[in-house]
Amino acid sequence: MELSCKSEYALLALIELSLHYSRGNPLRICQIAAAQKIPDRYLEQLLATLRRNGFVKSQRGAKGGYFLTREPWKITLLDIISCIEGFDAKAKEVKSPETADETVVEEVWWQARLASEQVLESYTLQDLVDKRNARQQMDLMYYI
Amino acid sequence: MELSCKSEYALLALIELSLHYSRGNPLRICQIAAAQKIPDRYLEQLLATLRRNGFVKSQRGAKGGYFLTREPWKITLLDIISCIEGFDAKAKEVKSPETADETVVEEVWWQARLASEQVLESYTLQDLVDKRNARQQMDLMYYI
DNA sequence: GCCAATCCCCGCCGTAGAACCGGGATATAC
DNA sequence: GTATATCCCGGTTCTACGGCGGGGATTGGC
Repeated sequence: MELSCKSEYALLALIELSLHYSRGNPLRICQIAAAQKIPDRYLEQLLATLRRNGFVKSQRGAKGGYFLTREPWKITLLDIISCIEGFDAKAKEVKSPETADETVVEEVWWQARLASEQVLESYTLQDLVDKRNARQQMDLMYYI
Repeated sequence: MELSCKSEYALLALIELSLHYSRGNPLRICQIAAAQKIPDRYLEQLLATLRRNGFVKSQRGAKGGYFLTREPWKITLLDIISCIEGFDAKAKEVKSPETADETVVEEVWWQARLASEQVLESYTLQDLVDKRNARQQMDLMYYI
């Protein structure tokens, strides 16, 4: 129910990668970490998860780093959070409602989760980048 | 994001109390625990939380137990889960989004949470009881 | 008044995950 | 071959969840 640091870090890192998506050169962990104020060693783990799930690719060695595998508008926030929170494959068939009451409760809960997932699914990484740029523009106008 | 045992237990216990709401006599912990297959010592803690937040009243001593303080149709699922999950007072002002990116991420997350909360707010305890009864009726028809 | 039933409160325990930090192995550009 | 990165494995601290047990307080019935 609460946005964990984990998911927030992952989203911020992917936003950063989105900003550099057009350029071909990869971004280093320490660059992302510095730009988004994320502990670098922790970010490394999150990027590893994202890599194993095909969201980013890595290039090892000098001049190495990370880059997105897909266009930012082809990745929804639900994709990312499902991946990072890890409820893609598991927690699906663990359900074994037995009593009538349990079934009803699970059903309503499922509706609630579906509602929030639909919201997350309606946003792509590109949308976040656009919103961010719009906000920066607004802040600038207020500054003047 | 996932329905914790805690919240599910609380909902089931309150459903049980709703079923006996019309009668004046209170329900014992062990009765609720037996009916809903909940570990009784754990249920005791949850009922303590619900009592401290005014959802149930308790009567001590022999012939004691718990009963609802309000009608089942005046208690939404959001009320219950907010109470039991404990994010009523805390985790509200902890928010201190600094960068533009953080702000955008929090904003979208907030939308998602709002969507699920609206669903939970639209259901009352009475609705759950009705759904449960309807389901039992259906199961009975299939049995015949 | 006493006893049994029942809630109340306190602390304990095991497990799991979050959020990190280190160290060494491995791959790559130069 | 060396500097620069990622990769991988493990350890640490803290918090919450799920649950158990003991002892105390309160109440109804005898």
